[in-house]
Amino acid sequence: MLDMKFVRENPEVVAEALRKRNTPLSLDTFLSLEKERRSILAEAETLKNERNQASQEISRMKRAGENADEKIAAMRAVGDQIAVLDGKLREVEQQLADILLTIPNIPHFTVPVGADEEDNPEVRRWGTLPTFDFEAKAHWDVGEQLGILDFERGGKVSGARFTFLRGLGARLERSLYNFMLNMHTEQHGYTEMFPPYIVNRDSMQGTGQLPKFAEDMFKLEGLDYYLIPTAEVPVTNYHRGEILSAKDLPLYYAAYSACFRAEAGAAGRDTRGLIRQHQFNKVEMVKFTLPEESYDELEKLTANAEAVLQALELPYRVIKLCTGDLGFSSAMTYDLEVWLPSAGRYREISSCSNFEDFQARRADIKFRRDAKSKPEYVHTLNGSGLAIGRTVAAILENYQQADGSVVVPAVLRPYMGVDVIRPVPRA
RNA sequence: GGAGGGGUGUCCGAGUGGUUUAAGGAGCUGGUCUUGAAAACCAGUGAUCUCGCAAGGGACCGUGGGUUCGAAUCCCACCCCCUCCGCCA
Repeated sequence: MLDMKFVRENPEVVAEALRKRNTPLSLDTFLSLEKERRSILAEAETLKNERNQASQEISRMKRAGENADEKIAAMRAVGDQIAVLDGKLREVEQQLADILLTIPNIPHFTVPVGADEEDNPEVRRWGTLPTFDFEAKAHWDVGEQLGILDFERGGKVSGARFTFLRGLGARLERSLYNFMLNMHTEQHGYTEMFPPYIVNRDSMQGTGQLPKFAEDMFKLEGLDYYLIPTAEVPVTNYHRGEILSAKDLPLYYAAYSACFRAEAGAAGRDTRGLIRQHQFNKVEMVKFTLPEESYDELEKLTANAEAVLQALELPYRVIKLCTGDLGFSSAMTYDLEVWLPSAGRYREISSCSNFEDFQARRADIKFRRDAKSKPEYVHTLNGSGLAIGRTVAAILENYQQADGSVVVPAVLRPYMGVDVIRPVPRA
């Protein structure tokens, strides 16, 4: 969330940011409530000061054996006034919080202004697009014919957007996240984490999923528990409410987890294949950094995600999200898009964002430059490194052969135990 | 799930209604001493948030309510930790 004082003092900056994001919102209510808040606060605090002084005096009188009944009666009236003011204050603050929690982050000034994903500029491309002397199949066809993807039984056992991986398909999934975690921990300096898959409301609010995007996730019935939509949530909230030491920054964490998404707004989109599942695996990178270093760290984070695609020799491009396509909490985001031959286009496989202090303020994550300095908010970043299901899809499509087999990318062969995935008789 | 114990400032830890708007210790900073360091001693410091141009206020002892002129202290609900029992991958 944004700083209340900042919004108060720079309403035109915030309004402009909201316009650029195509989510215009009037700040008038907020500004008048904020003014009211300070007025009530000042009044209440003056009375509390009076009460505190009187209490000391009553205490003194009682100890001296004097009669304080009159003063106590007077303070009773003051106490009633305070209770009324405190009640009003609570109400106003709740309304302010409700508004503040739904205002998105301000895009970094270098983020291109645009309406939607059509306006996302391409930053760079890597790799050579594969050519096929046969008709390239979609990954769901490749996978089903190899007997390693079973969408039908996924639908029977769970429902739409659930899939079974079998045999070398399951092994491929496991190989990928092992490979990715090894790369990030051994070469990129990340500490491996394995987080809870279920978190509480405070965590969901800390990273920005709540209160605005409740319909996007799975909530446990009757409980204040949510299935994580990404490891970003538990790992970022790992340091919620803490004051870190500057000498420990930056902190790098890499976490494998399953991710659960309701996909409420995606009815009818990507209904086939592994692209959009209710449950998928992902390796996520999360960073906590000094404010002045976060944009350098974003470049490095993005490079770390790219390194995975490069090692797998999958062609991809990097785009920069424009203001209209930028996520709610993000100040700047690079998306990595991998080439999917069957679609004849690039599809998102990683999203790398700098949230600046937006999540840190929500989740109250600070750091101290040295023992005597005041705490400041850290900057948080995260990026997929990578989404596993989409990586499987990309491998099946880019590495498919005329005979229906799929060549295993060289770096995965030690993990897979085979060089080629060939059809096996299916039960 | 049952029974019991506990959550206090950076850490340890005292504190069951009013000289505690949190004792004491450790730590930290400076100094004395010392070739240097350690130790000892002296002094200082002692959380965080918030309102205010400032002076100066207010809040905060797991969280949220409540009682009271006044709450770390009393009441209610919840969360978390520990011990024992039960159950269990």
